[in-house]
Amino acid sequence: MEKIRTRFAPSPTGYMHIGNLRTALYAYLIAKKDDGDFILRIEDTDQGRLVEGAVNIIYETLKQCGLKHDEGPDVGGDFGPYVQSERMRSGIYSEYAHKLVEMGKAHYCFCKEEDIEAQREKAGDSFYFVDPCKLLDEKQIKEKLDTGEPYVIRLNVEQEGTTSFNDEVYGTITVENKTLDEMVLLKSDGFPTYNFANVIDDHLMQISDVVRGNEYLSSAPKYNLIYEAFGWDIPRYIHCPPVMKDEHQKLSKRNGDASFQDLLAKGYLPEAVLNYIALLGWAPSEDREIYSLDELCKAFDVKRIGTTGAIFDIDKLTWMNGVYLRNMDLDKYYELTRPYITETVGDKLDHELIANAIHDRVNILSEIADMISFFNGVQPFDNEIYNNKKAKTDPQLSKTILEADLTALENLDSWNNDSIFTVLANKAAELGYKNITMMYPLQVALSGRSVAPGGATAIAEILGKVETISRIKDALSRL
RNA sequence: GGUCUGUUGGUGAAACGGUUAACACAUCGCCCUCUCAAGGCGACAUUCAUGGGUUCGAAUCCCAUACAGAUCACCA
Repeated sequence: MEKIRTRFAPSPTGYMHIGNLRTALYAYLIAKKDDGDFILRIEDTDQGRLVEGAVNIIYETLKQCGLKHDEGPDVGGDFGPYVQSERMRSGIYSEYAHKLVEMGKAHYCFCKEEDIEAQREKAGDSFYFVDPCKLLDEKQIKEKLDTGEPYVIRLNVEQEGTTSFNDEVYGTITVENKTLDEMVLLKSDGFPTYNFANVIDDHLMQISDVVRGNEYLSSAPKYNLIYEAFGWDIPRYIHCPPVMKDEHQKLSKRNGDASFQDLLAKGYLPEAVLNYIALLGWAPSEDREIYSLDELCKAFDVKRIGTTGAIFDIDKLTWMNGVYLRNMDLDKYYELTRPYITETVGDKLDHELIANAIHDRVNILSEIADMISFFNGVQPFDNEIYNNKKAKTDPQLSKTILEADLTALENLDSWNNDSIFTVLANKAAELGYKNITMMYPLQVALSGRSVAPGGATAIAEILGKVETISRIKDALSRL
């Protein structure tokens, strides 16, 4: 079997959006599943849309995701250059277009764009462009060429018959040739059209599997016509269903939808994002959802890519991100959370203890700030929150409880979660309260919140004895 | 409008002619519990867009209809 070679061919127009990244992921998985090559090609022929630094975003994103490319502008390879604008400078597209003319598979067209446009408007929907330039004989063509009349090169398309091709996801697609127009290959400015450049590049780079969005499904037959004209082998096609924002709209950066870097900035992990988007339009054969990139490579199967657009569900991503946070190596978790913790709390408190307290509560890193801000100080709160149904507490009861907590803790020497818990639990038993009744007012006093990470005792441990006593006294003074 | 493609719960989805239509997220209960989480358990589609057909039997095959998306450029 020939070596699998897939490519990711983004235009450097800004942030990496999710649908694009998923296409890259699938292309990568398809290649790596069979030990093939994954190639990065930059399609920067649309100079108007170029964005400064966008190429670096592409490199950076692939790196963060672990989608290592075997060939590309930065790492080189045997099929370069890998930047389309550089390839263009070498004149290959023009060369191949002219070659097709020589082969009688394409022709010069001197029609003016405005004229065709006018015809189209007049004819309306039923318009089909029949190129009068096909009737020109060689002498006439030569004359026009010699006088420097601008021209494009168009592919010759037979109006008879049908062309069909097989897509690995959508199956066999057949279209009638008469619906295919004689597409422009080389524009009058000498630039290739996107479609043409794509075919040339894919062929020269020996791409075996073309992975792309399904918006290309209807134009695929056109691509095939070019391959056939050259007598080249047609690659396998894998058209992926779109990633949607809602039932009607695709996810796109145009709508301001979250890009990959937006997600990272919100505290999502690249691994989790990758894992999640793999499941958008593809389902594993086993009953499981958490996959590392390596595991995805093994489990991935083109046959299980779906055909319908999948709505991007941030809630599920958030859940999955939490799973990654909870399952990861503790040291890595500390390292990841440290900046978020020190940013809101400084480095006076033990950040590992804080990290432990929020370990199974954090889903995305950016939640941390709100979760732990009370360590800096208790915000003024309404004594109303001392009311708790389960603890059966109210402000009045809380006052007596806090006094009991205070005396118990003031005499405590060894200060850690266990010792604090033990002494308070004993006190609770002694006074005939349930633990929750003893703890809840303390939690409120220490955090100013009805809901806080860890528990009252974990918070006390982190705050330290002095601050704990001080906060209890402060709370008592307000009751 | 022509052409192409699609349609299983709020969401991602499984199923490949015979199951009580998996599983996961979300939601709602209960349990656990020093709050909240996490974890455990349970509920949640009499039904697979609709209407016909084929078949002993259909979410699965066929045909229509509806709806949705894509595409019809010297844009990528």
